[in-house]
Amino acid sequence: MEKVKMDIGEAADLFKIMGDRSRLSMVGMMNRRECCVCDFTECFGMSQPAVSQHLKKLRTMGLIKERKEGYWTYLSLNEESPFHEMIPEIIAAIPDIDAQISAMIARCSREDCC
Amino acid sequence: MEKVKMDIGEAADLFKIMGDRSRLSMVGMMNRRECCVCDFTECFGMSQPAVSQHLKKLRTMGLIKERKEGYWTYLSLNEESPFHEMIPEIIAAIPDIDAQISAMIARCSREDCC
DNA sequence: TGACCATATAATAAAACTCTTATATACTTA
DNA sequence: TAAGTATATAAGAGTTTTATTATATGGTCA
Repeated sequence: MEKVKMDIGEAADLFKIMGDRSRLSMVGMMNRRECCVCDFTECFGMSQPAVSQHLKKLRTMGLIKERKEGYWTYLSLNEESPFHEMIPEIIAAIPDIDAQISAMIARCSREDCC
Repeated sequence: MEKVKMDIGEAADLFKIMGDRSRLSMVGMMNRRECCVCDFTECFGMSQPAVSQHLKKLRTMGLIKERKEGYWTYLSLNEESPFHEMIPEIIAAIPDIDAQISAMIARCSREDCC
């Protein structure tokens, strides 16, 4: 996080946003690849509005960006964010994040999941 | 945070704990020096039970340790915590944290404050 | 021992958060 | 244009968080 510079209020907001298992998992998935909303609903077994509301928080914080294509909205980490540099460091501190996300996905009952 | 290793749930809990302006300020003060409870109540103008409850969360997370001496309980960052290594990095990402804490202290009306 | 001091805990009220259901929006394709 | 698809927003319920007030605990000192 060497290049990330913020004030106390911003830092608190940022940590609060990251302080949720669902959002952290979403960030972990987006760190692997661009995702669409339905990836989250299917992979994590969450309702579409719940996912949408989590994404809104991440978007409001500027952590993610979106790209529309056909029916879908694709979401990815926003490299322009002043906080972007910390994401890979956080991910690195959760060494099993990929395995854990895969386990969440495996638990999902849908056939066509991810 | 190179040496910090946690799972998604722990990470979410940790960020949630840090995702509060008061607790972040407390951590910032303890990063400078050992503090007693009354330092926080006086410096931040918070009630004693409110401070005590924030400290409990930090303690439960294992981020801080305490030392009793006479009337006072002195609190400091716990270097034994598996998450301890991330504290200086977070502090470094808030370059004005000392100035901001000083400003909070200056706003405090007490004569004998800190 | 008894009064005093710092701190913790309990109870509770207010605010914030997260989910659900219902509905709106906006794009796509027949 | 109309129907269909993905996503967003609104409204509301249930839960969690944070503060407040009141009280308990436990050490200190006269």
